[in-house]
Amino acid sequence: MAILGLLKEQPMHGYDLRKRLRSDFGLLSSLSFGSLYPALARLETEGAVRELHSVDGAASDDVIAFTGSLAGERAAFRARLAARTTSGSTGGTRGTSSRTRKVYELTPHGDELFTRLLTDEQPHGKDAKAFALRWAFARHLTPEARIRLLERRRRQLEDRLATALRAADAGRRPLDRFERSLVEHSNAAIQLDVDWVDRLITLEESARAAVARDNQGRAETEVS
Amino acid sequence: MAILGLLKEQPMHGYDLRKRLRSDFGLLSSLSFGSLYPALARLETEGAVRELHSVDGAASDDVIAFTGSLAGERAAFRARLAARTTSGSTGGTRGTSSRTRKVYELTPHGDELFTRLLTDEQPHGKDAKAFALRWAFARHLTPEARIRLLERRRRQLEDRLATALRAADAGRRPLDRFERSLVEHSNAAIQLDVDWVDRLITLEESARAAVARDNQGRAETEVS
DNA sequence: GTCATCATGTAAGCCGTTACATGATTGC
DNA sequence: GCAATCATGTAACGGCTTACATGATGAC
Repeated sequence: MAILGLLKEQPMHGYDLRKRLRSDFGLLSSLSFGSLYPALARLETEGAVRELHSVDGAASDDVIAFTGSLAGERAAFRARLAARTTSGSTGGTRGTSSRTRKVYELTPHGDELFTRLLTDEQPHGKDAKAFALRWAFARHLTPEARIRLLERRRRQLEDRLATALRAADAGRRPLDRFERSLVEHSNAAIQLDVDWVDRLITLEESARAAVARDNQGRAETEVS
Repeated sequence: MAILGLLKEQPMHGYDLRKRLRSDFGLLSSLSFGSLYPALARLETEGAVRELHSVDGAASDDVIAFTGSLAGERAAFRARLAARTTSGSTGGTRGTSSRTRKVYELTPHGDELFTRLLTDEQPHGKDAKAFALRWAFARHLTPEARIRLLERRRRQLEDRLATALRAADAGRRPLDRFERSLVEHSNAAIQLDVDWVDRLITLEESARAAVARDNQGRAETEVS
């Protein structure tokens, strides 16, 4: 989903994708090539992403990508493309210029898949990362979907708080001061999350209200 | 390490071990049997834990009876002892035959291993769980080791904060309000951790100072 | 021409989960 | 006796990291 989201923003090759994934959100900061490239390959066979060829014209080369058999040929093609792109780009000192890289772009199917993953209302992992990843792409959600996402997250957090408090209640042996500090801090951290989500919900709802007012105003203007 | 720590506290069998691991610290809340039992088996072959045998009826209830019904515990234990004592010719070795509970206890070697894992000053995973797990067992650490642990954690957190701030500084494309809120909240959460650790350090140092004063006082008393 | 970096991939292995299989005990 | 729970294990599988293999490109 993160790959799809980044490619939706702009076509990219694996190496850069990894850099972005590691820096942008701290979330997937430890993603390795050993998992990225297979994931990309899988997404390509699924038809969610495809190699980007035609930077400017040159549509006749498309056939090569679908045969997939002639690795050498394809490498040569990539090299040619790289040369062309290099000559075309700004020849500055810094290398945004191409080497032998496979630049991927999102297909319409991949876009659809991304939206499905993003808006999926199902349990989705229940952990903090699943939410953070979705929130990082919240601009692709409707205001209503954003609020649903936030409220789902809020419920999860409150469940966890309730569970923690219930566990503390349920007698069991007394905790020593270390365990106690751990539990208290854990609850404080959850509470920080809850407060944050609450603020976001407030923000989103007022934003939605503003949009509604705006639409209303526009409609009235049109009527008049 | 968590298994060893719990067994150090009191002998237990796998099923209960899992319940404790899931409830006590939220840390290993999703631990499954599929990983617990193999881990126990490995620890047993390593000689870190062993099956507990020598129990005389009355004492066994105190040790094991914190879960379920008393009658059940006793009956199960008797069944197991019976199976052991009557297994003259056929079932003397471990088999797939008799499946009742196996109560494990820590061996001296296991105790040593636990201490080694707990005090290991090496990088140890760098994540929050590694620290929380160690802090949960902090009562087994010397005051000095506790402070070292806390300061190591503090350094990790500050590194992460510094990295996050540096990444934010390093130009890159402007973040939208969702990404921005994510980053800000992430930093706030780290800051909460730092403050907590700072409070703990203060506490531990004053505790250590108190102990030192106490020892000093005792020494002077002895001299006089 | 050679070294660091960019760039893509494969293979081995770790660690943990889910699903399955088995059996004992208790409550009704 | 029968279902629910307790209790222990094995097998399949998935995801991710590490380590390895390969090659292109740019700087000096």
